[in-house]
Amino acid sequence: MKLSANEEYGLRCLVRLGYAGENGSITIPEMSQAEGVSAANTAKILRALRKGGFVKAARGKEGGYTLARPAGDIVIAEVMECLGGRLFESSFCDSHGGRTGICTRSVDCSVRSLWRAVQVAVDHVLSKTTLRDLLQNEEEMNSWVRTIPGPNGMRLLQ
Amino acid sequence: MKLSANEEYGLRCLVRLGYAGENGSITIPEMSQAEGVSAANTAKILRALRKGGFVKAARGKEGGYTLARPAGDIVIAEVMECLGGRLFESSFCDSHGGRTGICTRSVDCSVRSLWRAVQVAVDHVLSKTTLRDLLQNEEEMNSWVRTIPGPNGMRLLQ
DNA sequence: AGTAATCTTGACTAGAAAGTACAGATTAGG
DNA sequence: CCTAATCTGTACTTTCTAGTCAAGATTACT
Ligand code: FES
Ligand code: FES
Repeated sequence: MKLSANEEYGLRCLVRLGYAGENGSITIPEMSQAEGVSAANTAKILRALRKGGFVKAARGKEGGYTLARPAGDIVIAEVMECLGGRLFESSFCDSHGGRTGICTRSVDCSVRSLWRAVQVAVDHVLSKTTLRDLLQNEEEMNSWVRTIPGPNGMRLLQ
Repeated sequence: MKLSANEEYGLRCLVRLGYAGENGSITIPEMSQAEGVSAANTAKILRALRKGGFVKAARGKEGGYTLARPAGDIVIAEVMECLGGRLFESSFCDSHGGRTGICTRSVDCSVRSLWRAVQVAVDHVLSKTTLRDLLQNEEEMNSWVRTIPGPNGMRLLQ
């Protein structure tokens, strides 16, 4: 349960595109330079974001990448799923059954229940955060995060 | 951001030891058989749990593994850290700076703030769950998870 | 058309995680 | 003391992910 390099770099690229504005365009070499990641790797990450529909690319001279939608419409939960998959997917228990091919308690497994709870907690934060929220400075972001409400309207973080 | 095989198998081993009770002992071959994981791999996982202080091992004939403490004293957040590390550690930004060796916004980074928020959300669930909670059936576990309170005393999940 | 800047694609390489193997150490019981 | 059962430690192999590379396609400008 670790953040992956793809998730970190991908989100940072997206934030940088957000700063560039809806019409601002950034090329791969520029992004590579700005984030300190190799051009080849930057290209791979931006491609993933394009396939996910979060950015659009313009080829040829004067080309580059731009946000595909307004920053407020880009939900971070979807971005994270694109970049690193979900924490717990239904297929997980199938693929981690060991030799028997399935958890020996699969019809009634408390562990599975815990994974789901963790997934819900993560989604709770990420599905309420948009790219626009990330375009603030760290202090503002910290304050914002504290206001994320629970399903019952109460605050999740103190 | 995915669950690792170590986390899945390790937690399942621990649950099985919990079912065996405080004095019940399970050998590597028994555990391997029960969970459908190879003996060599089971050994590796149980060794990690032993180093983490969650189980204790008895060598020699009539040996095996036992919980090191009562199930109610084994906090799942600690188990998960032992098996798979933390989602976001302070070292993460240092090791993912790319070529420059550090996030170019490191003095003021909204992304880092988001990671922290996700980590807090995960810890919120895992630090309130003990092995004892996992020794229930799935339905009971589901009900229990819904009662996890937020820091302000409100329910985290609906 | 020609050229330079730019994204696109698929294949390749390096590195990390998962899983395996085996010789060694420890213990119970005869 | 001897044997069988059991954990321990290290090293090895396999598998998956992260990162690199090079040739190709597209566009703006002249
Ligand atoms: S069904 Fe996934 S751990 Fe039991
Ligand atoms: S400091 Fe880690 S992403 Fe900026």
